[in-house]
Amino acid sequence: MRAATETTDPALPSPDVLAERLLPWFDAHNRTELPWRRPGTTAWGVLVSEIMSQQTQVARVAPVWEAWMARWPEPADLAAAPTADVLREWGRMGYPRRALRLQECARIIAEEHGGTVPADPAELEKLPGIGNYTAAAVAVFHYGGRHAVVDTNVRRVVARLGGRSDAGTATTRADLAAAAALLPEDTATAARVSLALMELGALVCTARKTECGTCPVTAECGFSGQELPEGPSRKRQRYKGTNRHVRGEVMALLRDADGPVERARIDAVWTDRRMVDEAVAQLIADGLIGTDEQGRFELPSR
DNA sequence: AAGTCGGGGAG
DNA sequence: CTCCCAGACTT
Repeated sequence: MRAATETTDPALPSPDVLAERLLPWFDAHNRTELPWRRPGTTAWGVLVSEIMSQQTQVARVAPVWEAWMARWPEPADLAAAPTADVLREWGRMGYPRRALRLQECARIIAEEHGGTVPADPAELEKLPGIGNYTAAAVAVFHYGGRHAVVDTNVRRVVARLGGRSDAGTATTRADLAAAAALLPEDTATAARVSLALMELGALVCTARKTECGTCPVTAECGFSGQELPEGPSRKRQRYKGTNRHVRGEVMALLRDADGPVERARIDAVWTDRRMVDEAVAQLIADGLIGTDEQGRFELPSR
C-alpha cells in the first residue's frame, strides 16, 4: 500500500522474481577471480579489500591487496606497522586517508575486539572509514548475514528498476529501504542477489549506458528501453591543477624518498608556492606527513 | 544535499 | 579530452 503523496513510479519487482531472473545471469557472467573471493579469505582480508575498493577499481586493488595481506595477515600485524610503511604499500591507489583509517581499524580490532572483525553492521560502522556500504559488504560477503549491500551500482540499478534514469548524488534512507525490499528471505540467496545487483550495474546497467537488450531483468524494469539524459548527471571536481593534485605530488615525493626531505624539494613539485604551502598544511593536519627535529618532511613514523 | 578527499582506466 | 570508480565524512 502506498501513501497518496508518493509518486507513481513503477513498482519494483518482487524479491522472488528478481532472484529468479538475476541469479542464472549472475552464474553465467560474474567476473571475479578476485583474490579476496578465494576460499579461506579471512574477515580481515575482506575488510581490507572493501576499504581499498572505495572509489578505486577492483582491478587496480587486487595486486596491492595481495602484497598487503602477505605482509600484514592479521589486524595486529597492521596495527604494529610504521605508518610510513603502510602509506608506501598503499601506493598510488588514491585517497591515502583510507590507509590511515584502515590502520586505525586494525588497532581498534586488535585491542578492543580481540583481533576479531565484528559481524554486526552497526558495530562495523563504528570503525573509522567504514560506512554503510563497507559494513554491509563485510557482514554479508564474509559472515553471510542478511543485509542490503548498497553501493553506487546497486543504487543506480534500483533507481532504474523504479523508472528513474539514475539515483541521486547521495545515498538516502529511501535508497537503502528500496534495496532491502528486494532481498529474498533466504539469507544465502539474499547475499548472492546483492552481489548480482552490483555486478549487473558494473557490466550491463552502467552509468554511461544501458544494455537493456541483454539485461536479465529488462521485463521487470521501469526504465527499460529509455534513453539516458544528455550531459553529466553529477558535478565533478577537476583534478589537474587543483590543490588535491598538489597534495598527491607531495605524497608521491615522500613515498619515493629514502629519508627526510628538505622543504626546497617539496617546493619543486609545484610552481605555485602558495599552493604548496596549503597542501603541506593540510597533509600535516590530516596526519599524512610529519616533520623531523630539523624541520624536514617525511611520512609519519607512527 | 552538496563538497571534499587521488589517481587511473575506460570510452 | 571527459567521466566514473565495490564510498566516507564534513559542512
